[in-house]
Amino acid sequence: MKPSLVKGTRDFGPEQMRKRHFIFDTIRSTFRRFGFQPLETPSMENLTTLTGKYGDEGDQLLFKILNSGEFAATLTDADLQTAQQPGGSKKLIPQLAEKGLRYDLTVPFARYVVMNRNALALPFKRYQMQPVWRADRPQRGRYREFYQCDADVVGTDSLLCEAEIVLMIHEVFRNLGITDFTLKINNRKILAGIAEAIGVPGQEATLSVAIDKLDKIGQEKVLDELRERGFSDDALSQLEPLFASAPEGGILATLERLRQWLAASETAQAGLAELEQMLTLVQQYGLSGSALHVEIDPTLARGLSYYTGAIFEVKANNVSIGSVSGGGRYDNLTGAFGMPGLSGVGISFGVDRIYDVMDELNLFPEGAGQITRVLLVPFDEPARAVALPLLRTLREADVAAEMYPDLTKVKKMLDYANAKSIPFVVLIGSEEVQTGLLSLKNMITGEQQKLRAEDVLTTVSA
RNA sequence: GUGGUUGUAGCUCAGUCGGUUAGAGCGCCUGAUUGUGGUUCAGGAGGUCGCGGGUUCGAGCCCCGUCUUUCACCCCA
Repeated sequence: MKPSLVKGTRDFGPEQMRKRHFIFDTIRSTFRRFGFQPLETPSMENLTTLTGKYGDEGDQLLFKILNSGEFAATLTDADLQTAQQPGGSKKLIPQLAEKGLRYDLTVPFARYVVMNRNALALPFKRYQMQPVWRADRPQRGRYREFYQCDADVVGTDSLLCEAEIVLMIHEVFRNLGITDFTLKINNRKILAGIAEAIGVPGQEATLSVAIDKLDKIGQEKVLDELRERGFSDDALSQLEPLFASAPEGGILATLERLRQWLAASETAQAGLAELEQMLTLVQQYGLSGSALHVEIDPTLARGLSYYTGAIFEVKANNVSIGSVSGGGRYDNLTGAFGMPGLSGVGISFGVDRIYDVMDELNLFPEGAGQITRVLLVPFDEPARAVALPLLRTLREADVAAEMYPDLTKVKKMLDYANAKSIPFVVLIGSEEVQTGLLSLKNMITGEQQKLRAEDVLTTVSA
C-alpha cells in the first residue's frame, strides 16, 4: 500500500512547525495581553449545532461523521430509492450522521456560551486556536483542514471592542513582520443604508454579494449581475457614487462622502457614526497616521449570514492569497441556541494563509522557534561520562542541548550539527578527558577554543 | 458542486515525430581524511514515468477512467 494524504490536508515537518509556532506564539501573546482567556472545544459537534448557521453553501461544506455501529439499520427501501435520486443522498444524512467536524470556531463558542451562561462573567472575552474543517475544493491558500485563531468578546455592545480588534490586528501583523497589509472595514448598516438609498430596502444581501466582487470583475460586470437579479436601471444609476475613486484625504474624506451620499438613510448614518466612533477610540489609544492600515471599503461584504455591525477583513498586499483575517459584529449569534439578545464581536486569523504570505515574502525571522544550541560530541565511553554532567548543566540553564547518541566518526557528528543548524559543538576525546579542557567549536565561524566545562555555559549563552 | 490544468529520482526539472538500456543539477551514501563539518576531488545508490485500463509491432509521449496538484466560478481563513 502506498501511503498518501487526504486531499486538502498537509503534514507539517519540523521546519514548518518552527515557523508555525512563531505565528501561533505571536497571536497568542497578543490575545493574552488584551485580556482574552483560552478556550478549546471538541473537534466534532452535533450536526444540529452546526447546520443552518452558515447558509446552504456552508452546510454543503460540513464534514459529516458516519454514525457508529449499525448505521444503516433503520433505512427503508423507500429511503434507499430516495437516496438514489439526483441530489437525494443528503436527505439520508440525518439518519446516517449525527456528528460533524467543526466548520469554524465562532459557532462552537456560541454553543459554549449558551451552555455556560450562568457561570460566565459578562462581558466574556475568549481566544481559541484550533483546526477547522471544510469540504471545499482545495486551492492555493485554501485547505480542507486549517487553523483559525479567534478572539471574541460577547455580552457588550461597546464600540471599544471593535476598536480593540483594530488594535489587535495591527499588533499581530506588526509583530509577525507583515508591514504591508490593509485592514478593510465596513459596517453592515452602511450596506443596508445603500440598499435603502437606491430604493431597494432589504435587498442588501443580494447587493453585497455582487458589489463584493467589484475589485475582481469590475464595475460593468457588477452592474450586469445586479440587473440580472432584477435591480432597475434607476436604482443602479444611484449606485454611481460607490464606484467613484477614493477621494483624497483618506478615511475622513471617505466617511464624509458616504455621509452625503447616504444622507437619506438613518441606518447608514448610524453605521457611519459607529465607524467614526470606533476610529476615534483607536486614535485616542495612540494608533494613527502611517501606522494605521485602515481603509473604509463600502463594498466589503463578507459572511453576511450573521454579521450585523462592523465587518473586518485583512489582506496582505502584493501576494495573491485571499484574506488572512476576518471578523465582525454579530448581535444575535446565541439566539439560535435559545439565548437571544447577546451581542458579540470577534476576529479570526488564518494561520495557514499567514504562513503562505510570510513564506512567499520571506518574512520569517532567522531564529524563529527553538532549535538546539549545543551539540555534545563524545568520542568514546569515558568522554560520555564527562559530557553528561555538562549536558545537564546546559539544560538546567535553559540552553537547548543534545548529545550525539552513537559513537561514530567525527565527520558524521559534525554533519549532523550542520544539518540541524546547531551553532555550537563541544568535542570531547581522550585529550579533553585528561586535561579537563573541552573543545568548543563555533560552527558558523569555525573557531575552536579550549574551555573548562563551567565556562562552556557562559560562552554559548552569550 | 461546474469547467480547465498538473503529475518523470528525496527536491527542481529535461526527455525531439510514438522507437534500443529514461537523463541533468542539487541533495544523499562511501572514500581521499581512524580527532574536525561547510570547500574540493573520485566513486556509488536511488525510477511501477501518480494509479488502472485501452490503442499500437512498440507508450514517459496517444485515448478513457481515477487520484493528486493547481486555476476560474461559488464561497471563504
